[in-house]
Amino acid sequence: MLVTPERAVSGPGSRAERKEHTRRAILDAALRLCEGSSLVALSLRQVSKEVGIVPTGFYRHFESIEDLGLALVDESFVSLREMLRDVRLADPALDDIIDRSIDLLVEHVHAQHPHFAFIAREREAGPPAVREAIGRSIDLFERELASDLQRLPGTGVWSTEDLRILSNLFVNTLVATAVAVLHASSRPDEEKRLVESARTQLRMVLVGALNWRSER
Amino acid sequence: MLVTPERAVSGPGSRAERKEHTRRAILDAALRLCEGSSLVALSLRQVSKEVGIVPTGFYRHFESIEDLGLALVDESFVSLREMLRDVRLADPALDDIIDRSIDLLVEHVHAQHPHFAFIAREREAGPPAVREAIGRSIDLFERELASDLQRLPGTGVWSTEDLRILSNLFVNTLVATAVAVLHASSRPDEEKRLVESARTQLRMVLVGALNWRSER
DNA sequence: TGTACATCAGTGAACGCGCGTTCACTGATGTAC
DNA sequence: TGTACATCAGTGAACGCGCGTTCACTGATGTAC
Repeated sequence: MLVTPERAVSGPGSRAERKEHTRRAILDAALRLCEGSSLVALSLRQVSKEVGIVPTGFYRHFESIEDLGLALVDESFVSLREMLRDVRLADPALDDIIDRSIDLLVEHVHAQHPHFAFIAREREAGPPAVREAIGRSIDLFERELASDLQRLPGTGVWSTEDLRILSNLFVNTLVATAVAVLHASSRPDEEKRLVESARTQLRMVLVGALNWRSER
Repeated sequence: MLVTPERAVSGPGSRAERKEHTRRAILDAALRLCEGSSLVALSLRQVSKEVGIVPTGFYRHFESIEDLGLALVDESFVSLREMLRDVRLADPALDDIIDRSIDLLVEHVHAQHPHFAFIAREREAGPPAVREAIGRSIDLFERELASDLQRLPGTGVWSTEDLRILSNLFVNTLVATAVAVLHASSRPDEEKRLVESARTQLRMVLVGALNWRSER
């Protein structure tokens, strides 16, 4: 009558593990298949075929393609917040923070190419529930960045609203850069140009924010 | 043996006019139907049904949905350049140019809601040819803005590359604002907040650009 | 102006195909005792 | 440890449906003379 004895923790080829393995394969297949198209044009049968299971097997893992999309949004933003955490941990000097952020962004875009591409596409073109989930996550991301900015010297007196506005401008610029880097994949010269451009832009913004504020 | 006498110019219910009318109806139906989804999930049969013609009738006007998409890209950017022209014609005072631009942007987003939404979606999610066409048009738009910026006092000494970088930052911010305004449709308070935010951002950028440059 | 012919926007039947979803199933793995 | 039973990831047949595309067509409009 007692609950789950140690024996119940399953071995390496356990049912739970193999289920997780298939789930992972479905997520990866979906990311692969909807690159250059969109979730809304992806069929459950395409995914199943790619994974090597029968179409009905899909339902053991997700209710629908939209449900799968929500899972992809979740894991995409997990990787994005790891990026933010990396920037935070580095705790670089003020005039170095921009270079450091862009380098980490580019690194993450390379490491998580399909996830970034997924978010860039589906935030506008995905099924409504997916778009809403992405919108909420981006908002959250901006608020976190805003609270990071607050810790920088010279921003202490700014209002929450002002910090959000600045944060939004940074995030927009970083997103645009990430998307451009995605499109420049395997053209290193173009990528270098984009990184230089982003550096200049973020510096302009930072200089502008500090001056504009102090002028009030 | 002589070519097209005056009589050959057809009347108001002419074949050519009625063909154009159907073509227009197809473009509008496609814009309507792929809102909240994407061109890649739009079928020729859906469009034909919405227009009230038989599916095969579609081929009298377009080779494929992708071909239709390219036509939509063209007319979307016609409307965007009219916007740029309007800003140029107004020729406002320097410190007024940002307010004026944002007002015109919002006005155009309202008037051309479906076209803006179409571009925002399809630039990432559309069929490859459509994405390329949008990319080219945005590049062109940025170059035009750059040459407009060059006419502003104080920018004369900047390099072409610097102007492109600043222009790109402006366009990214305007695009992000336009997309946010689209999403805020029928929430006037939210829209007002967005416009205020964009004003602040563009001023920060302008101040930053001028200061950052002069610091070199 | 009247006639004979050409053009062509839109029709409608037919095709093979991939779609999402239902259902009853199999058989390996896990659990209770 | 051994046995009897429960769970459940994956199967496979079947369904009705919307898809893009082909083809031969119709009949109103346009053109030549």
